[in-house]
Amino acid sequence: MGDIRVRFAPSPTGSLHIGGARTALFNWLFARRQNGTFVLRIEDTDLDRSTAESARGIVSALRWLGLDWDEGPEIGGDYGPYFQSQRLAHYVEAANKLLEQGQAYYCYCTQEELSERRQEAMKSGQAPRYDGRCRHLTKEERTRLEQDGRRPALRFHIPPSGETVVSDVIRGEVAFAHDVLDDFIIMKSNGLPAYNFACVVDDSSMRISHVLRAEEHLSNTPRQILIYQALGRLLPVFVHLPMILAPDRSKLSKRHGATSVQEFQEQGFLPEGLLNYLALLGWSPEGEEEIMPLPEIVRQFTLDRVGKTAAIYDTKKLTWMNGHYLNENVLDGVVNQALPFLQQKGMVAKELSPSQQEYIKRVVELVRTRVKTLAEIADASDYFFSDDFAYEEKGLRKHFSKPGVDSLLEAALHRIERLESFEPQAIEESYRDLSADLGVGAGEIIHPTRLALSGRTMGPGLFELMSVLGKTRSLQRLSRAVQYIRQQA
RNA sequence: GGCCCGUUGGUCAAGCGGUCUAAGACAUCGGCCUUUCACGCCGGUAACAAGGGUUCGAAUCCCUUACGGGUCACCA
Repeated sequence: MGDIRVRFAPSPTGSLHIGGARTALFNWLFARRQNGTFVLRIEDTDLDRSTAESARGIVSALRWLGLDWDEGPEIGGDYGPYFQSQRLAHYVEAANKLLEQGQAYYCYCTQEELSERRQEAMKSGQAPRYDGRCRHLTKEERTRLEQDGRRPALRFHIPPSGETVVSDVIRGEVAFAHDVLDDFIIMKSNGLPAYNFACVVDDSSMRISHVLRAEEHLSNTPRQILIYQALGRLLPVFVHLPMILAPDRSKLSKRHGATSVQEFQEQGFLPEGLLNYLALLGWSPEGEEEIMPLPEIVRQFTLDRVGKTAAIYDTKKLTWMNGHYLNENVLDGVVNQALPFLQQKGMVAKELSPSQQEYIKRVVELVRTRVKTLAEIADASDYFFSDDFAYEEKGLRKHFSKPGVDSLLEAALHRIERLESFEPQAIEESYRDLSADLGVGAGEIIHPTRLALSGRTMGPGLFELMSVLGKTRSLQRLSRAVQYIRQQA
């Protein structure tokens, strides 16, 4: 048994969406678990839709996720190049071989003619298959067609009878009768290979041992197997992963909100959360624990625990899981990840002094326990970075409209003014004392204080909040609130 | 439409002929904790698509139907 080699082979025609990310993840997990090699190959043979920008986007999304590849773009490898557009010689060689063997032939039909016939077939309820009319063109006919300016594509000749059985790790043996397959194009008239051909040529020349890809490719597989056989190459093991569907059970697309990895990143999700969640879509661990850091998933990952039913992704669970990692990850890391979100909202400067960094760290530590994404850290902490905030409507009604709150706040102000230590514990003691001295419940003072300091009715523990905010700012905000209330009255 | 795959609670998902009066997680609903919110903890609601077989016994095997998805491109 040779080495385990798997590959993720996206086409750079858009961003990496979560379905692709999940496929990449499973390939990566399998490679890491089996001590195999994970190859990244860019399938950029569609001239019209492929862009270098998409390729860069996919590469950086994979990097952000932390799915590192052993061979591929930016790092090379022994089986390169890793862009199909640079592998033309391989395809031409294989195509010539098929041509010589009589298993491929030139087809001069134009795309317009083809699609017209397809339409007609559909209309009359027939299967839209290529009729094989160019299969037996004579040399003279071909010359004439070429003189007409037609550039031929190359088609693979499907053996007329029999069937091809796909042996799939997830789905077992799946048979396809040859008469439902038609002669498909392997080299386009522009000289570039078509998917089913390029894919086989590359997988076999790159020594790919296991092909893990989405189930949508299952019905392409008999065609590919026929190519492997015609070329005399060894078959890889096929593993067709269940699809990931949008919440309405349809195929994932842009109109379903965030579906690209980049969008999840921008919404403040962490790679750990996304990866852990994605791993659970189609695969399940043996035990009951679902929160699993990547190394643990690698340790447990086996193909026999991959399911066969399509999954609908659920942002709620993803969010919950993200919240977990937001709290469990090392604080300094989370601070660094949160920084861009704070900066983007103009809450903190690009350049930070050590003391500002320390302040931000304390804020993040306080706030992260009650939010689930990095973006929410920014939402929940604005008042730490600006004195200019409004009092919540609900808070105004509940806490600032009671008679006597102004003096209560004033009393609190005078108490903490005398404090030498501004640690949470010291502040809390003085509040407890005050409430006892005045004979009012602690909540009577605490709630209005929170509103005075943050403008909100909910948030971190009040005494921690005050401590982080600092004595000076706390006093300022308290006295501002007293003034505000008196003005309203 | 042809071919292929699939169908366990709202969602993910365990289950691979008896231990299933069907696990766990998210969500949801109650309760506890608490200065608020969140966390955490405790508890509740909620599922084997339908019908036929096979078998002493089926969520698990077979068939049919229904539903969902995929695919039938000079896209991957």
